[in-house]
Amino acid sequence: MHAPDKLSIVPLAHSPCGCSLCPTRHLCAAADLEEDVLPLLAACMRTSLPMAKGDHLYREGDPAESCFVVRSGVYKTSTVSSSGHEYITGFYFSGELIGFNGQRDGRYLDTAIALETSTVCRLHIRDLPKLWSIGGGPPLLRMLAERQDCATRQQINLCQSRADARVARFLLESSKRMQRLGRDSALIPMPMSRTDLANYLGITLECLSRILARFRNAGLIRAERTEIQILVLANLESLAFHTS
Amino acid sequence: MHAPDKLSIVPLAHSPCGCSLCPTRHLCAAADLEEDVLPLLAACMRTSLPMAKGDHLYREGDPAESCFVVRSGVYKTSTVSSSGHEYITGFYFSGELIGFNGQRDGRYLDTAIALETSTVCRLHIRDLPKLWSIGGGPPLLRMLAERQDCATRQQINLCQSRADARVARFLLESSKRMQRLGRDSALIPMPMSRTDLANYLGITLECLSRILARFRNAGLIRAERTEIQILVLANLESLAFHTS
DNA sequence: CGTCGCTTTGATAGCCTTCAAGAAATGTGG
DNA sequence: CCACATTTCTTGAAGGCTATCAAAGCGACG
Repeated sequence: MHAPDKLSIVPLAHSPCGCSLCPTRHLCAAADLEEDVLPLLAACMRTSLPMAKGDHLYREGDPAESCFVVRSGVYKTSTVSSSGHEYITGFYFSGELIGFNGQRDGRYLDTAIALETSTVCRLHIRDLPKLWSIGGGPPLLRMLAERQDCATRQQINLCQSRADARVARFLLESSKRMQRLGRDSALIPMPMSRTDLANYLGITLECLSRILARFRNAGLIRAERTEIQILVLANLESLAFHTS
Repeated sequence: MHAPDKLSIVPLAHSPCGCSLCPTRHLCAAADLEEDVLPLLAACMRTSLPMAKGDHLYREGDPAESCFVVRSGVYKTSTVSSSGHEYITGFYFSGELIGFNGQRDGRYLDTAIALETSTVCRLHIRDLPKLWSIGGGPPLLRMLAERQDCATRQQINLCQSRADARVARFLLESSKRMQRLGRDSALIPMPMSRTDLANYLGITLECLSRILARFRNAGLIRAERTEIQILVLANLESLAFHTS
């Protein structure tokens, strides 16, 4: 199916990533570090060459010696249940940690795929003590907790039975993410297919399509194939938290 | 409402926990450690005095300087949305990590409450380097990844629209947990109220009650107030993964 | 023994899934 | 650059499942 050392297939840049020059260094472990230790951080991380849309970062079951921080682009993770059904478990933007679940038993528990041209910074688990020694401990803990919280918030979102509330919350969540990235918080990129998003939200493709059409007809959003613009934030918020 | 230094209210035992004598030491960070470093581990952790049912381990918003490992009993975590609705986000048995999400921004993101007489081992975040130095790093990473995976599995469970599949998966998940604890995997303790469980599963109290009745009438389980016995595992599994 | 909270059971309405078909977008070869 | 094939997305109609409202058991506790 694929080579067991699949990880080595992700091509790494020959030189260290050079965190000092990274446009997204304020999003990752570098955030809290002094400028003069950034070269030391760069010694712990290696930047990947650009991965194309559809490329695998790692596959479920691969031996897991690293975790990754998204540097640019978007990734999705998915897992296959024992019944053969595929579940989309997350979407990952710049500065977000991915692949840490491999530390449970040394093998990745999900599959990570680039949704567009993307790059990651790779962190070997064996380098964690080094990362810690230069002050990278707290930011790492923060990223771990952030990832944790992201899964919990999605868990809460899925507890909302109403499909329109799930979609509204997804848009609001994405909006906050864009804000954190310093981008337009009203412009939500949609690099994933409708099928993947519906899967992630626990609803059918048709239902998602209908709800987006409803939101569009109500003037709440402007929906295109690859991006959604939020027009009336307040109405989305009332939909998101309307318990009925 | 409550004192800001609420954490100190959790009463700690005067002496270190003595991991060497802990009946559940094979479940936590002590699992991979040699016998002779267990006293060093005990220097990082402090065991709480028994907490009564309903006692708070910490509250949402409390400053977070520690995380905890459940030593005995069961805890639940919950969070309140901006609309005022409460969501149950998890149940925690022996050996499971709790409260780590506080490391995102220094304050706990949820509230943890004992569901029965319970104890925890408290780990100060500032002691993490010490823990690491005695070889506790990998087990800690494993517990973090385990917690992460637990949230992801629940996320997947909630994507299953059918309520009976959610309940079946919850029972199977709990069964595996009991097996990991070395207890009877067919006997699922139910220390939480039906209301809390329904909330956690994203269905209504009435729906949960009906489904348990259906399972009972079909001879799949024997349901009591505080525990459920699995009678026919195979049928529950086919229900859990039946995509329809 | 009575009250109160929790759980179970019943009936109706609304939402989502499913199946089906059409529209739009994407990719490919000439 | 255009025509065509394929995938992806949208729209429609019917049925099933769950939420909601309502009321009755049941058990804990004073």
